Amino acid sequence: MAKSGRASSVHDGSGARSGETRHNLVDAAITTLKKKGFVGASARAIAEEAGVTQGLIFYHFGTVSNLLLAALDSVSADRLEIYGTLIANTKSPGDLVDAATEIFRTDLDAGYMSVLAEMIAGASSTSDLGPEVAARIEPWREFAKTAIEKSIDDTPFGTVLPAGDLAYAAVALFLGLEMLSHLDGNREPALGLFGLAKQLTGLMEALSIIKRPGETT
Amino acid sequence: MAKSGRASSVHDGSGARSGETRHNLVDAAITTLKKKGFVGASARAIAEEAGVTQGLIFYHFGTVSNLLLAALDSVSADRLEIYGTLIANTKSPGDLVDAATEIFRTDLDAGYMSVLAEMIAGASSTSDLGPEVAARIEPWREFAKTAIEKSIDDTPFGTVLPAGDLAYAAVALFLGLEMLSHLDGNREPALGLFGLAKQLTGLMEALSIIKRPGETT
DNA sequence: GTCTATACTTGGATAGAC
DNA sequence: GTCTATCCAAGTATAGAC
Repeated sequence: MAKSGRASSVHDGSGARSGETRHNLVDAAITTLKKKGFVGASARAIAEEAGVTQGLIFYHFGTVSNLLLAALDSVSADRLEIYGTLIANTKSPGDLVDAATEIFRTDLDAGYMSVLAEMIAGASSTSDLGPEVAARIEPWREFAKTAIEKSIDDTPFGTVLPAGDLAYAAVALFLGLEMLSHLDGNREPALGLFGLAKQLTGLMEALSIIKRPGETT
Repeated sequence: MAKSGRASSVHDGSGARSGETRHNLVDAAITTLKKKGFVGASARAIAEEAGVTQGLIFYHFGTVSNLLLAALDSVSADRLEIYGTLIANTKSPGDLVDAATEIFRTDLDAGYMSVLAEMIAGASSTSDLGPEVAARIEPWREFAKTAIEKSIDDTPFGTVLPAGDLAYAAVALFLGLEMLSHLDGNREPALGLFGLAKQLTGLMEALSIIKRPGETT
């Protein structure tokens, strides 16, 4: 985790003593993506956010796109690690909904998903970083797949529902919810959905379709 | 429908004899959004696509943003009308899945949803057209809500599932699926999901949880 | 490594001729 | 209503001094 986001430095092993500026630029890129979106994340804007000159971006990363990808790497690695511990004890659909709610709320408020969403949105325009961004979504599909498997394995759904397909849907849904919530500045509709999901798992537990957390079969 | 997308013309009732150029510009904006995305949809690019001069855009629409919104209006009105007839006879969850599959496949191939997705993505960057785009999503939520209501009213789910919340989720899911599919240039994972949904409705019909299309209670 | 200065490109928008 | 010409702002990227 410590050495995440070392995507593609132009002068990596040169005389850099600390990589502090590199790190600052990555952080500034993240902040700028959150505040101004993909089209607002220009070299000038990021450099100003970092408090350095615009030219440094090209010295360290070659292109703005490379810096943006490094920023995506950094956020992604951070979040995957944190959320990995969050779903460690996920064993039922109810647990899954709880974890998903927590992840969505945290990500939405802190703007982490916003970084991913902006990059995906931007990639659909600029073309050249499409494959790069696509590759960086893969870990999230894996993450979702694992979480889903862990939570439905002990239920009747475990045999009929393909976790991989559901994971794809989950990533798409998170992405869509983030964009809609961001668009109208209202997170309530999205959060209401997680509440609804929680009710449904509760209902299924009551009907003994699925077991409660901790319950033994 | 005929007079859709008359969003905000600068010189509307002036001496314009036909509005042909206006219309051509709107079509060119749609095409450009599909081909080059939001950031590629510049005044120059759209004008070239339309075969006219760049200055005409500002004469007719004042700003590029206004033209883009007119393009979104045009596509949206077209699609809503067509899909309205498609879901006219939707009466069961199975019907709903069929209609949703058809809509998704058509939209994805023709790039209609791409226009909406690009605008939403772009709006998260440029700020000023955020509310405008948000307002133009509202009809789609209504559309989805109606379709969902029509299909679950006669099922046990009709009483427990809030159609409005589900509609919000459906719009978000369509949006996310479109962006992911567009990103990695592979529509199969998304289409596979609709196949899965169809299987599930079939399973519920077999278990008599929901009725088959045309079946009377 | 970092800064200043600058070259080059593209985009939004306006003025004025036709 | 449409075109040509032009202005101005902002972006990427590079060169060269420190």
